[in-house]
Amino acid sequence: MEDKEGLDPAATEFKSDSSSSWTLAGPDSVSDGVNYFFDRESSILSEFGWNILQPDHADEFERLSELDRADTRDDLAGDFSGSSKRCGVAGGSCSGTASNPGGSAELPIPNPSVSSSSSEDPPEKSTDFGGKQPEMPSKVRKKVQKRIRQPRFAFMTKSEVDHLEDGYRWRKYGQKAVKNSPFPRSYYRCTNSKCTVKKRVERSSEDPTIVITTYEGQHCHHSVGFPRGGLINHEVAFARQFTPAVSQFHHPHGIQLHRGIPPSTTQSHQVPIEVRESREIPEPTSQLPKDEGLLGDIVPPGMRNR
DNA sequence: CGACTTTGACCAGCGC
DNA sequence: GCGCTGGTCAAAGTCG
Repeated sequence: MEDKEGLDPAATEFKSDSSSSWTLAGPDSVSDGVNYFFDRESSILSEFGWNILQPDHADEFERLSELDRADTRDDLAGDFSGSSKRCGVAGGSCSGTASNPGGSAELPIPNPSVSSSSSEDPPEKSTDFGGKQPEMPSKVRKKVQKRIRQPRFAFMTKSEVDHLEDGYRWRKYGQKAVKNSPFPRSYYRCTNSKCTVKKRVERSSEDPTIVITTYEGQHCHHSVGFPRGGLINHEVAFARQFTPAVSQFHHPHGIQLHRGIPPSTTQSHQVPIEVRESREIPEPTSQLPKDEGLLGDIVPPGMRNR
């Protein structure tokens, strides 16, 4: 059932979120492909509560990020408040145990109660949402659970398959029709009982060939293995980013997603857009992860993936 | 038989 | 207060 087989992650886009504060850069300095996304997907991403910023505007992005840190804390609660009711629970487990999930912990959160930063949340309740809490009635659980947003990362992938292989195993737990979109949104949870990472997969209503995958939370375990064929695709790389060890990775200029992927694959192709979550932006520059190999090479905007 | 998907129902947050 | 919407639950069905 999964499209895993046919998956060709060669084309993924990436964005991260936790602040729900995304910025879209202007189209003038990007390639057509990028423009395409910025023009068409911004609305969709906005629904996620994200704004996209082009890599070319990294500097600007950084500035915005700073602003976000200072001004949009409250947005964290606002943007997704209507849609992530139980996310907080999800965050509890892995992130709670993770030393510094998403790297967001480094940022002072004036109002932790509404912050999406899992690290700020007490690991209390339902640390294991994936496994639920059998004892506690769902209603009670819902009351107890405060929505605590996890850092989120999204990929925009031009692909014919919906569910991209990322090295982890996922269990689908829901599907919903999305307003203003003919395509349903699917909800997946990591099958690891101790891991509460979730992801949503949906197609762009504007361009059905584009799949938007949103990760929420961080894996507290290693991937189960590489996708069939032994490819290490970009999504794997990004997924790994969710592990505590590399969760703070951010690159100011984007990410090359092709490493290890046969460039000739046609099923999907990467669209050179990087989307990041402002709150997770660490110190500008010079913080390239040593793990970068996992994440791929940094390539100039417009040159990526072509 | 276990793991996974499907799908309708339920619930909470948000906007009007 | 009410309706809409997104997110999740959980039973039933499917698959290997």
